[in-house]
Amino acid sequence: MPPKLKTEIERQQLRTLIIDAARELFVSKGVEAVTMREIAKRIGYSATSIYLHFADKEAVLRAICDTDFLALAISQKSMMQIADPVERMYALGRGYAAFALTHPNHYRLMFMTAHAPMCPTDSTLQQNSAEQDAYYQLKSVVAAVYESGCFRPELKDVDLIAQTIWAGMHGVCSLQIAMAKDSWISWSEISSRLQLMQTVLMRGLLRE
Amino acid sequence: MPPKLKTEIERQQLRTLIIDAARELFVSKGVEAVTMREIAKRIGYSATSIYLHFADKEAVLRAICDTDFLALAISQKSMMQIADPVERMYALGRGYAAFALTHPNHYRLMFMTAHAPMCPTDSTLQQNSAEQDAYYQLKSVVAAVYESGCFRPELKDVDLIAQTIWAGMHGVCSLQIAMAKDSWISWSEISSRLQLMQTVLMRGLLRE
DNA sequence: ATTAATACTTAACATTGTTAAATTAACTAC
DNA sequence: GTAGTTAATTTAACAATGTTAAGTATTAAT
Repeated sequence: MPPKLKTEIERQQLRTLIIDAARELFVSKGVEAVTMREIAKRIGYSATSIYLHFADKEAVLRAICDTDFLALAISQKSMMQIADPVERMYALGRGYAAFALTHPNHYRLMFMTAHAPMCPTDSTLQQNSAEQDAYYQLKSVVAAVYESGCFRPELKDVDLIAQTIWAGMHGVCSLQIAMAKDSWISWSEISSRLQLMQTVLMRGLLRE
Repeated sequence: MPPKLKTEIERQQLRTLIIDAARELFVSKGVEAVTMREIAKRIGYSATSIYLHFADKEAVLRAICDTDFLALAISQKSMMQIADPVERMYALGRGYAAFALTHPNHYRLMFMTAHAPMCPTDSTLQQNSAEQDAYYQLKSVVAAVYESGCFRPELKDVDLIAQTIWAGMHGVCSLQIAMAKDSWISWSEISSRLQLMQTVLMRGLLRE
């Protein structure tokens, strides 16, 4: 029973209501296991109402990722205060891993599933923003370390360095998320694995 | 119209017929997009026949993974011939990445999706086999390098070292598979990223 | 020749994402 | 203040999916 005409603000509120309900379900049960009807029930609407606000299920997912990328960027912003560039880089890595492991299902959505390409055009986030773009944050820390001359002299490509650091941390986190339950492997402590990866990255990238 | 009674061998043949058809489809279109009916059509049977050989879709997937893990182990076996342990470790890393990037959808199934835990009990593969267990191969190479005293002296946990190397290579490969199309990031060449990761891992783990 | 078991198939189910048609409430114009 | 348009929402309906139940024909054993 649809009572009121809705203002733009109210529409936006319902949009985020859907996003939040969907995220909670996605995160607790996995994307595939959650139905549109279930999301709708959670917020007291019928399933079809969601289609008034999102083109399809994938669009809901993309919107969630969008806000989660922002959450990651915000969570990293505090570490950007640290003065020493190398220390800052360390902290950023730890922060990234903490985010990944405390929100494994968010992380899976964001970095482990190849959904429709996250093109900058239809994202609400601003690329190359120190506030909103987590990759830009990493890249600028790497750039700072580079400026300070701490990297090995043969390393000259800031993007390449940033992507290698990212890959290293992502490797540990994503293996943990996807395979930690796999009893084929006798896993070391996740904290040791993170620690060693950071050490290895630093020793491999920084000059003596 | 079911003509003949089938021997155990014929049943096994049909099983692998299903597996091969399913893999081809999974690999070309992604797991979710493939239907049981489609797999069945491909081999000229009805969808329900598959259930005579596999409990459900997930079981087909697990069987595929099983044979793919074996394929990985076999593809790595040739490199195990290399005499020098450090060289062997390098080669194994390159081989792993080559496998991942030439079979991205196999790789996704094997290492990037958290399906029902791959427990050693119901796998047909032998754990800790130099022929069949890819992780065991990695671990034994790491052990060889350890024996030769080439690792930094503070590194004493062979599993931890192996898992760190694995995570590093996996990080590069899985980011490539999941996010290479993502235009948010200006990706460096995959070959450079692999190369740098290997260099960093070696420099970080080996003594000077 | 009858029976039982096997290897299938076709029908049927419940559930999914999604679309089309109906319904209800509010605003506008007279 | 009533008629009519429009917006917000719902219920019905669709086609497709994984899966199960029921049927059908062929072989093997008695």
